[in-house]
Amino acid sequence: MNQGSIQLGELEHAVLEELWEQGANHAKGVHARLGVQRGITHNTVQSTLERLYRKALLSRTKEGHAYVYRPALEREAFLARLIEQVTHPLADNLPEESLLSAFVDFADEKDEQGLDRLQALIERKRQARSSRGDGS
Amino acid sequence: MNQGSIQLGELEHAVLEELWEQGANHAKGVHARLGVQRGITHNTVQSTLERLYRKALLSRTKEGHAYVYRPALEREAFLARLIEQVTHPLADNLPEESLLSAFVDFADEKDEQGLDRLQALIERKRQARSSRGDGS
DNA sequence: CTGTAAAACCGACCGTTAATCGGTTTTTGG
DNA sequence: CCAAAAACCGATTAACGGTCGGTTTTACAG
Repeated sequence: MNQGSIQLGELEHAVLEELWEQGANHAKGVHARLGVQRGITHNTVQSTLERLYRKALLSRTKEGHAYVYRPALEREAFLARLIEQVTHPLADNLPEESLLSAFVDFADEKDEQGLDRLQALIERKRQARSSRGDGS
Repeated sequence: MNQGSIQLGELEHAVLEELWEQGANHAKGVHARLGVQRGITHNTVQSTLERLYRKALLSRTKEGHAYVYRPALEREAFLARLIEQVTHPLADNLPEESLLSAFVDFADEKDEQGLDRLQALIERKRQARSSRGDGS
């Protein structure tokens, strides 16, 4: 429903992570997996799931007596949206290349092979593209 | 002092943008430039400058009777840190390539020439690196 | 040296949002 | 039809950005 802010709190992150990692689950299961050692109640987990659902980051289906929640986006899609959102307010007044350039720096600093990896991924992407016969 | 959260509010963004765009300035000048049409007081601008300063995103020097504020980071460095921060909570449990891959997708979707540009920037970066005689 | 105007600083309040939970209503399977 | 489980609702707390009024500092002018 709501395509709102994708900037999550720490528990929201953890929950989303859990679902990516371990697959679909209901509130009880998620609570068992990460609510218990945090010493938070079932309800807290439930609310968080709910919030995430309202933000359209999770989908859910009623299965038996409980909702089963699952991530609505793959990690990468989520990351892409996250970068997009957090970056967007800046992008307006931004020299065209700045963002890309910043990311190249980032990739380079973060990791020795960063540039190589990045290049490989670009190559792969191009191939996926051309084999899909996408010229436009 | 505080290397805290780099996720800014809308006015904070605007102020930072203003300083990148127009160069160093004092509170009065910034207020004149963007406080007035927003109908906010000098004080509000001042507080925002202050907050940004405490977050180490601006530096300042006393010049005459007022502080002159200037960005502490270039746009690109800021962007890199922003991406880093917003991404970091996820990065732990993240498959190595995910973030890079997400960004390649992002670059591609955002712009027709995205991949070309990105590649060019990598190339440039490599050259800067090797001409600096940086092997490590 | 002193008074005044400009600027900095302080503290308060509001709105939003995540985290948290207790309590109430709904559902559903036996 | 009843009891247990789950969903749903509301309240509270804690950060944080935005906003401002009021008080203290400060620096230049006379």
